[in-house]
Amino acid sequence: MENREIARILAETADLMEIAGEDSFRVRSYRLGAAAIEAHPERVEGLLNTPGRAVTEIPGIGKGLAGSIQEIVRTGSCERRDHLLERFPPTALEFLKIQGLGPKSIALIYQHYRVSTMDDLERLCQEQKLRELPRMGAKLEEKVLRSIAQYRQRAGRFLLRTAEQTAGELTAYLSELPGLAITPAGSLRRGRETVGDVDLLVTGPQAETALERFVAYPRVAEVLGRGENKASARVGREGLQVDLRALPAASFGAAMQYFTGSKDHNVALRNRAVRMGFKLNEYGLFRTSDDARVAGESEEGVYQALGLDWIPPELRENLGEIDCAAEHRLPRLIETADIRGDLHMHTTETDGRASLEEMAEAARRKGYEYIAVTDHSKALAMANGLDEKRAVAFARQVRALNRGGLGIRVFSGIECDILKDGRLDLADDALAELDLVIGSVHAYMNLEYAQMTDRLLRALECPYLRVLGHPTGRLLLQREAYPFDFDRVAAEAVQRGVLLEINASPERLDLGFTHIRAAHAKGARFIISTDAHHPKHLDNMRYGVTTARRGWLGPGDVLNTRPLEQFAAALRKN
DNA sequence: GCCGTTTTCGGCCCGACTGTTTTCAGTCG
Repeated sequence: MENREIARILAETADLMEIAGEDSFRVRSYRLGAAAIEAHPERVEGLLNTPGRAVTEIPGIGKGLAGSIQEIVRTGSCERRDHLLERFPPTALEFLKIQGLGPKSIALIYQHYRVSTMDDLERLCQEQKLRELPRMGAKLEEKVLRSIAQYRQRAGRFLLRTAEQTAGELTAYLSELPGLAITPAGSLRRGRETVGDVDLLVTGPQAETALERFVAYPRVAEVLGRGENKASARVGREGLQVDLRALPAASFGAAMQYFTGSKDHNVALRNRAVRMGFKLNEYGLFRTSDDARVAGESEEGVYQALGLDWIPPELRENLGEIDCAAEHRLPRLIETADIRGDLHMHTTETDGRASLEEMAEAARRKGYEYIAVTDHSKALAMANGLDEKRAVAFARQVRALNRGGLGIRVFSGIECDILKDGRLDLADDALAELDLVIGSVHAYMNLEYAQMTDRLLRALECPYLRVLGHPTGRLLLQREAYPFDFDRVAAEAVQRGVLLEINASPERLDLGFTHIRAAHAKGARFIISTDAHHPKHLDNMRYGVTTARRGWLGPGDVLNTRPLEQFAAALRKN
């Protein structure tokens, strides 16, 4: 069992305990325990099976949790969770995702109405039954109804990370068959921020055996179909649908092109083929006159035969890429290897889980030349944010550490809250002491369009602000971007030399590709950064780079591709 | 339930909003 799975069950138990009204500190222990297991670098199951070692070695895990973890690894659940699931249905956990409903309300609603599905909950609101319960009213009913609608909209979609992990596992599992070529296609290959299902293409002498092996994969929860050339299954508890297609080598390139999409890109490409006297489908590119196959073995061959440069999958949205490819004007897109430093991360000084030294060491091992450490400011009380005094002291500590030789240059920075009125959370003289000030919105996200626009414009006026952090505030599959005039804010950022962040956290990917393109057209410059709260989060950089590629960015558009000296000079110029 | 002790018991993060109250519980970040 993977650590992630153990952590999920512990976290779920914590949610159920909270609904049951158990002691909040005990609940907290389960949550912290889950986080500790998830962040633990080695496999906990392996640790359990090693004589002389114990899970209690992991900080946050004591005797009680150690027992539960053993049960979970052995049986997939634990007694405490099973008992709670006798009292509350598993859907209670889903209700927690509805805005406005917390554990107390869910318990109350369940006790009164025994609702067990989202449809039931929706009906209760429509029939105005919620308001009959204490402390609930018409406004809450409306809010819950709105949130249920949003919940349904995102159902069936998954974070890019989830899809990538599942595809990675399956690729490793299937690769045990020799001679097999496996490629993901679809929106996963295009790097979309959320993915509906995973398409995997296989070719080789054992392609048909691969279908058999696929449906026997231990994490397959339900086989949806199985034919000669294609098998579909839901994988894992989340039920992500994976389609595996076996293809002959002669048409592998055409199939890759076809199944990668997007639909709009393919339609445009087929139209081009028809105009040129060809027919394009998943089996190849054929001459209309005599049906002879002109291309199909490789994707490059298909594009080439259509008079096009090969188009990176991230650009295949029919947003001008085909014309550019015809005129050999496709940009050289940024790559993960271009990134020389990470500029947004947290440490134990606020809500990070590793020290400054540990983060610096992890970054050095990734081959970075520099990082900026950007902890939270005081408005974020829950994260123990820095006030002016602590921020300046921390900057001094960073400068001292640089002299000590960390093997990597560390810039002192801050992720400073943009307050409700657009002022920054820390005084100018403190911000002046820091190398890099990122301004971010973390609260009051429900302002009106005009008020939010003014707030961001005002923040840009601060002479020390260098970067606007996760500019739209969206949380993928959880929360919409806050409403504001993006074009105006982006234009103002360009005027004032403020960079826009592409936050690489898989839950954010903010800016997204449409905003990146719009801002790029206005002359905006960017940074790509992970917002890491743990050394392993530094690996999320690739999601940010993928998103930047989807926004047509090259290395020159992104400040943290610069070598150290150039980067430092660019920071000082302000 | 965990942790760290002034070592077996007390502390554990908290401020602010919202909608519902009739003085505040619940949710959120």
